Amino acid sequence: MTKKLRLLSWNINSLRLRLPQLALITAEEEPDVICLQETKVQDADFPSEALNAMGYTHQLFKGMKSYNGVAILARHPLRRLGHYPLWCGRDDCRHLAASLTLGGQALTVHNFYVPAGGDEPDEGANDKFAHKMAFLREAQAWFAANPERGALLVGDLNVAPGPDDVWSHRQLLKVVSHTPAETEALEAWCATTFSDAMRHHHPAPARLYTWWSYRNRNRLASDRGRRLDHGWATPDLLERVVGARVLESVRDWERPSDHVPLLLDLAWPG
DNA sequence: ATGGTCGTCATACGA
Repeated sequence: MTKKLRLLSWNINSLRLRLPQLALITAEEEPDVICLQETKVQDADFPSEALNAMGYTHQLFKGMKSYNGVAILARHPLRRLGHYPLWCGRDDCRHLAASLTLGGQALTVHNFYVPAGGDEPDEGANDKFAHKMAFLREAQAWFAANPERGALLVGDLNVAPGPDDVWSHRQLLKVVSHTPAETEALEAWCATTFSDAMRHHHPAPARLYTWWSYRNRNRLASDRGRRLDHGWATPDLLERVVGARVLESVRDWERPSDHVPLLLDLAWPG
């Protein structure tokens, strides 16, 4: 019997503030696994009970006060995978990995929040951009040396890699998130052991934005979006990915995150 | 060329 395994990834930009939105989305979409970025909550204050009430009784989280923070939530038992690097030697809550076994088949889930990189795309002048590039290179080198099978990688990778992943390729070539240095680094990381499952289902030039700046007024009219959030699958899983969606309408809810959720559906035994 | 807006935490800072 083949069932469906649905994974949702969302940069929620404060988990506690947007718990009601997460409850609406989970009731509507019923994901089995949820990967959150920018939870902005330290572990002692993690809202476990509220998530239990939504049915996500298995919770891995790694947060810090005010900044960053990632979580993986599931309706089925999760095993935390702890054999990955800290990335740039910083324990700043940007990655969690988990394994879950359903229908006798194991799945690895990576949840990443790549540094945004500041404003100036110059590694010499901007420490935040240097950190971002070092993070991308280290991730690429690590997965090149340790390729995986049966794995998904999702999250806010803070890079819009392709010309059709931004509202204007020409106008964003020197803007952090779409510089050639970043897009080449992201594509090299992906190519180590993954395929772009979102684009597999929505080939370029299909519009597939996941982020719109808070600073853009009239976002519907101007639609200056970027595809910063991603869903990758190892090639052995790619044929199991039977659906991929971006929940764009969530961007127009009251008090939205600047990112919207994405969904991956896998055909899964069980 | 500039500033535009959020969330957190209380004043700047990161996005």
